[in-house]
Amino acid sequence: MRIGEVASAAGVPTQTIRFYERKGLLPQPQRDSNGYRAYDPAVLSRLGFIRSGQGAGLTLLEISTVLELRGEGIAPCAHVSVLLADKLHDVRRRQAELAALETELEGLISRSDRLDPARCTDAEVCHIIAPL
Amino acid sequence: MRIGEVASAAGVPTQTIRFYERKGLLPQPQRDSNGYRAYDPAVLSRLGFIRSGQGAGLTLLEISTVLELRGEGIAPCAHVSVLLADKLHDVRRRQAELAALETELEGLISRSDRLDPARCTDAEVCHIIAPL
DNA sequence: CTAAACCTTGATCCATGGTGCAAGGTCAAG
DNA sequence: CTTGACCTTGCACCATGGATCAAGGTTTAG
Repeated sequence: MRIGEVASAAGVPTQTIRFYERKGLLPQPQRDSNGYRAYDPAVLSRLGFIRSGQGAGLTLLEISTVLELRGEGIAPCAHVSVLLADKLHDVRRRQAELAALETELEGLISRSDRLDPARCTDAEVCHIIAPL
Repeated sequence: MRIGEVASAAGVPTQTIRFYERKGLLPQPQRDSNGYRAYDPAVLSRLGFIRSGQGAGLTLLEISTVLELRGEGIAPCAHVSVLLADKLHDVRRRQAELAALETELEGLISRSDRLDPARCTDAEVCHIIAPL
């Protein structure tokens, strides 16, 4: 398969495929006599794995560590479990941050309903935004 | 006040102050005869406002639109209310996304406990990560 | 034969919020 | 006079995940 076929089959731009190759997420493919990349269809499942990993919130860098283990013939499952657990932890932390921000915003908005715009002074720029 | 005094009073690096100036968040200050920036202490409340805005999750660009209105002599309160409402909406959307990701990760992790690493094939890279 | 569609490499750019460095000017104390 | 602390400008860099462009080679259809 040439890069264009792989791209349309996987639903990603060709540039993305080259980008993944540069980042080590895809192996260097065979080349035709004219220098064109000649892919084994197996690259499609690799691309699917990358997409699944992204869907699980992993960064391309994290995904590449998984692929690297696999490339060394090591089953990456233990590593993946750690990555997922870390990611879950991270997601929960961000959720807590967003919940706090939500509370902050709700407070500011409810206060803005009670404040008089005419009494907003130049020095404070806007009295809605200020420490609660 | 010179830039270093402003920086230490506000608790930000001098580079950040110049950066804000470039971005239009701070006005071009007066200059001493030697070219040094000479600040009015009012810049401190401006910096405080920027920090409050960031605390409310506004981007520097959004904060600069508020400051611009103020610079034109317009009370920015109505604009700020819109920004905050949009931001709250945004926060809730991201919370929903994170909640979905959390569910996904929990599903993958609970599955990983049941899967046998030895049966993870090369083609799928790691069978933990796959569409649920 | 020619034009479109495909391929190659390498480089640059996007937003976000700064951070760091280089090369030089200024100023006060010792 | 020299040292050190401060200031100036401008440019490059960090992560993230690509997008886009330039300049050229190849292949296929009409």
